[in-house]
Amino acid sequence: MRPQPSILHLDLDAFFAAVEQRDKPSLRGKPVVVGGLGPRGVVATASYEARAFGVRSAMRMAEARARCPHAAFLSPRFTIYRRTSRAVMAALRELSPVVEPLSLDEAYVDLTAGTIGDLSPSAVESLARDLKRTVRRVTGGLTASIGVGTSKLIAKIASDLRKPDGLLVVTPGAETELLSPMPVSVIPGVGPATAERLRRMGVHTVGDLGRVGEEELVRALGKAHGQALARLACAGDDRPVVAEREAKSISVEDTFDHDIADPALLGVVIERLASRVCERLARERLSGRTVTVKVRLYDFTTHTRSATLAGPTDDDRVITRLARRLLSEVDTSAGVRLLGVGVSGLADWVQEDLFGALVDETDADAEHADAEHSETERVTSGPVQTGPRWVPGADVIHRRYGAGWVWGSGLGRVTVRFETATTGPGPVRTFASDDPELAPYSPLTPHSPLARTDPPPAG
DNA sequence: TCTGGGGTCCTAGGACCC
DNA sequence: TCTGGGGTCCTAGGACCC
Repeated sequence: MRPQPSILHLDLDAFFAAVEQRDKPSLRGKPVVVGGLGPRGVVATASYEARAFGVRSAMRMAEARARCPHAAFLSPRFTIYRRTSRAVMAALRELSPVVEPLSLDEAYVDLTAGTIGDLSPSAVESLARDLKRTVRRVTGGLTASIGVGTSKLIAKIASDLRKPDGLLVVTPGAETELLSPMPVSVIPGVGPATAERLRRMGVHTVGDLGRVGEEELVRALGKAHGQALARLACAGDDRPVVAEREAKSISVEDTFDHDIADPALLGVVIERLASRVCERLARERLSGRTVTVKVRLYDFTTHTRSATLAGPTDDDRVITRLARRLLSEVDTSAGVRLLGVGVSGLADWVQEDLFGALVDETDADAEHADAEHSETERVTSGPVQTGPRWVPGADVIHRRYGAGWVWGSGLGRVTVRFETATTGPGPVRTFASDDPELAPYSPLTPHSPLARTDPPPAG
């Protein structure tokens, strides 16, 4: 908890629907529902006019249509939303460089990181008023709700309280009084399951929660959740605003209009999904080590199967083959409702020019071709400038460094074949991946492994 | 016509290593 | 050969968020 109300939370009101009303004047003042229009679609965002009829986010589209038949039902246009979102995030960064987007329509700002001198409640309130005007201007008329307080929790709850087009600055010291009468479900992280558990413990409000000991919460909800909740209950929240968080996974999934049981068709679908994931990996210049297949069956039960490669890849063939194998481990004969493919364990390096032919013929390949996940065999290489970061102790595969190293690895060991343009392929050696002998050749080691042209000692 | 799509974080058990 | 503790990695599932 900070001494001043320096954490700002901004939330664009009914964002997707508001953008549609901005771009189509005939929709202004009318109920608008944005979401999936197929037989299994759900509502992403409803305009406030549609909410008056009981339409809510995550509601089945069929029910939304029943409640509000005269609404406009639209498919989301993410490209447009992203563009509008970028304009808002840029406006926030004018206030302070420390901006943490939570989604396209929401972000935290740490005002202490900016150039604002006066962070008194009244000064912050007038700053927030200006910000709302700025948002209106850069978005072409969208409204935002803003909450400001001494912590993320307070700022977020404050922005919710005055929606839409709201503004609330919670003065330091007033936090507990504000929170205690509120239902526990206002705390982000307390969803239906946690709320029900707490209800059975006799906990209904944040005030009730504050009277329960941390030990009891940990016993009921697990260590991390229990401890976090115990702290939040007394408004003790010092979580920092974190700008530029890196993605941890990338995934793509599709719910089918009708369940699919045909294995051949499922095979085609999984390949398409894998290709889409690979396109995104390539676009974002990432590779990943772990491939996960998600299967939602006809009865909504959901299963995942995952496997981890010896090293990161963005190779469509490798990921597709693995995805197919993982799918085959699930009984899909009764019908599949949703299929998804994801990649995690991301590394920020890129596949550039292939010299797969060279790599494929090395002894390094033969040496671990029988490793558990031989899918990594064909993973490729790149020029030094965009090469992988080699982290000692981590696995790296088939990479060329400097004048010509090829690195291979499998499951905790690194197989290295050294070669240069003049001497050709050298001997193959296998090291434990954290072998200090390799350290001088790591790109992380100062004074340039990349500049070295002499091979490490041949074993 | 029950229940989207893209994420994050946590837990728990087992493997494996020292 | 047995026992055991700690750490890390992997996998599957679940809660939760927008």
